[in-house]
Parts: sequence; structure tokens; C-alpha cells
Amino acid sequence: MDFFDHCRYSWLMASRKTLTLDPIACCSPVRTDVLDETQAVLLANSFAALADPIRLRLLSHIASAGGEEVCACDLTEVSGRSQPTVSHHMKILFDAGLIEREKRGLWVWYRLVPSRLDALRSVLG
Amino acid sequence: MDFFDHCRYSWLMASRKTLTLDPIACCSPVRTDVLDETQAVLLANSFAALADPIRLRLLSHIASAGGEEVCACDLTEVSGRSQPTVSHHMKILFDAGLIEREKRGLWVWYRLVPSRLDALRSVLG
DNA sequence: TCATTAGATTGACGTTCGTCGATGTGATGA
DNA sequence: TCATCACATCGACGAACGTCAATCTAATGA
Repeated sequence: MDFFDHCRYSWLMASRKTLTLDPIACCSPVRTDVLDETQAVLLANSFAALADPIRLRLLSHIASAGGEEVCACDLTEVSGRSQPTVSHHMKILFDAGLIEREKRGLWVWYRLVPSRLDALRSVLG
Repeated sequence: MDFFDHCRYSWLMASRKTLTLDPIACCSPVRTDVLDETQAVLLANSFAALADPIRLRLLSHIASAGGEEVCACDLTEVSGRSQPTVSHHMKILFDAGLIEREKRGLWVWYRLVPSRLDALRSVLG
């Protein structure tokens, strides 16, 4: 699934703040076409989610779990930040569509959305 | 050339602010290993360069030129921003290693550094 | 030499971001 | 019912960011 297809999924529109701003958040690689303003805003938003070292480490921790879920309870230790700060960063990753969350009992579990990472990769290609 | 090799080039160390912070700015894909703190800081810096819509459009404009150089004199019109603002953004793209610059006479010419874009792509893979 | 030009730098501004203590929310189990 | 736990939200703070007018720098050509 490329970025174009990905953006068509209406559930993304309904569940994530970033992309609900514009349902047509799709673009070809930066080396193929010049981005229009709307595409640029949406893409910048996605890359901004990756533009913080704490978020990159949190994402990398989840992405390296081999498809397994990761408990939010482990993430304060991984990041070295307070619980509210981790929660803040996870929300940004979630809003960017890079991770999914599921609450089971008291714990929240996160897993990667690989297609979203692939989508961003394809934009750079 | 992957991200690892790329970072070894000493001329990058000498000419670009971002990477001079740490000569060992190399990392495997986020799905393979958990990033250490140094890698995360350097990568976050690279993605931050892509985290602004004006910079994305400037970069896309240069990247879409098919290997040709682009004159700085055209970029205020492309971006719809003032000359100092464009200069500021180009410096950030340059410091991130995404573009090269060359001054000839009064004009400055920019071209893409494709390997740098490839390097970031490989981190997402 | 000097006026002109392209682009970089400076300084100031309002805005956004990362951070954490305090507090809110909702599930758990006794 | 109520204390406890995991996580989210709020509010406040300083730092970093995007922006542009004013100015500086260096190349040009007369």
C-alpha cells in the first residue's frame, strides 16, 4: 500500500487529527513532482512527528519489537522522560498514524503501523 | 551509498553544522535496532529539516529538476516567502546535507544530494 | 572608484514545542 | 464502596522556530 492508497482509508480520517485536516493527503515522491501547498503541510506534519529524538527512540523501540506489542508502562524507562511527557509524545506518533494503541485492562499496548512508515519512505524515493 | 558510509565522508564533517556535532551519525533502520540517544538526536535533526511545508516545497522543487541546478533567485516566487526567509530555510536544508550550493557570479545555484535522501529512506525501511 | 545586484546575516516579534507537577479518568480488586 | 493503579489532560514555563525589515557582504560592470 503506498501513500496514495493509504490516505484513502476513511477510518484514518475519523481517528487521526493530523490527516482529518485534508482527506486528499497524497503525494508522489519529491523527486517526481513538486509538492503543492496542501501536500506539503500534511507531509511536514508527518515528518515533524519524527523530528524529536525522544519520539524516534520510542518509535524505534516499538518498531524493533518484531510485530509484537509494547506496553506503555515500559516507555518512561526507555525514554528517560516523565509519564506525562511520554504520553504527549505517544499521542503525536499516534496522530501521525505511525502507531496504533489498544487499551486492555489498566495497560495500553502500542504497535507499529508499518504501512505509514513505508508511505513516508516512498515520498523520499 | 547507505547512511553509514555517507556519514564517514569527512568533507561533510567540515562543511555542515548538523553532523559536525558527532562524526558517528550512523544508524540501521528503525525496525532493526533501537536507536541510541546520539543517533536519535542526529536523525531528529535531519527529519526536522523536512518538517516544514516551505522547506518541503523548496526541496521538492530542486529534487524535481531532474539533476539540474536551480537558481536561488527563483525560490522566493516558488515559496511565496521573503528573501531572508528563503535564505534561512535553504541554510537548514544545506546544514542537513540535503542540498549542495554553488555560487557563480552573483547567483547561487542549488542541487539535490540524492544520497542523503536515500539515507533517510533507508532509516525508515 | 563607485553604484548596483544577489544573497547572507542580524535583531525582533509572535507562535509552537518539549517538559513536568498537579489533576482528571476509568479500570481493577478487595 | 473505595483505595489503587495506568494513563490522559491541563497549565505553566523556558527554549526553539518561522517570519520579515533592516543591514551587511561580496561580485559585477561601468
